[in-house]
Amino acid sequence: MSEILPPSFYNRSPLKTARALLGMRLVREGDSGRISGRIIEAEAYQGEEDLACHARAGRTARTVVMYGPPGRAYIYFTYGMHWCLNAVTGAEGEPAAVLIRALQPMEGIDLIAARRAPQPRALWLNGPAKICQALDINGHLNACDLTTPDCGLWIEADKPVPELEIQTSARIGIQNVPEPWRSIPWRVFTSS
DNA sequence: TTTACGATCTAT
DNA sequence: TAGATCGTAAAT
Repeated sequence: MSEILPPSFYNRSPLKTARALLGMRLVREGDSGRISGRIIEAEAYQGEEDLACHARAGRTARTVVMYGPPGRAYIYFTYGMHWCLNAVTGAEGEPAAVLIRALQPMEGIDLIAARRAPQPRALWLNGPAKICQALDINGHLNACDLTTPDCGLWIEADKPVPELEIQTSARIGIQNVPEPWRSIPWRVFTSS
């Protein structure tokens, strides 16, 4: 049994948190059973100045969770059909979060396969909305605490990805965002 | 009240 | 390369 990452893990910049989250294990436990996967891709979103961040609109009903304490889930609905999961980072009052973009399947393979059918294994968890579909994550988990097992969603310590194995790029899906935000290398991922 | 569009995914 | 599909935020 691994340890659940504590609030202090998230109480730093989203970029540092995103790097540290690579290799950690996202766990979902519910009526259907336990599903988990190793985080292999994430993106940092930081502050009202970051024009790719939802907090660019300021504190609203949607973004209020990002202004809250670190270690909570910020889950938003987009494109009329998809949910995406973030971990809130930084001190309370500072809007920042890490988008969980891809996992390597670890536990609950049968359940993942059923929910992601008929896609091949390589396409099961390689996108933020795919993760939420496979792990049954949606709006009712918004603002839940990822540092306790209470709501059935948390992140456990596992083997960190060495710095040398971390790759970076611009964030995905923000084509209409002005520079420098469009190109800033706040996406981190690993191929190992 | 209306409009435009989005931190996406899938099939074509 | 386009269609699905609707909440959010800004414009009217």
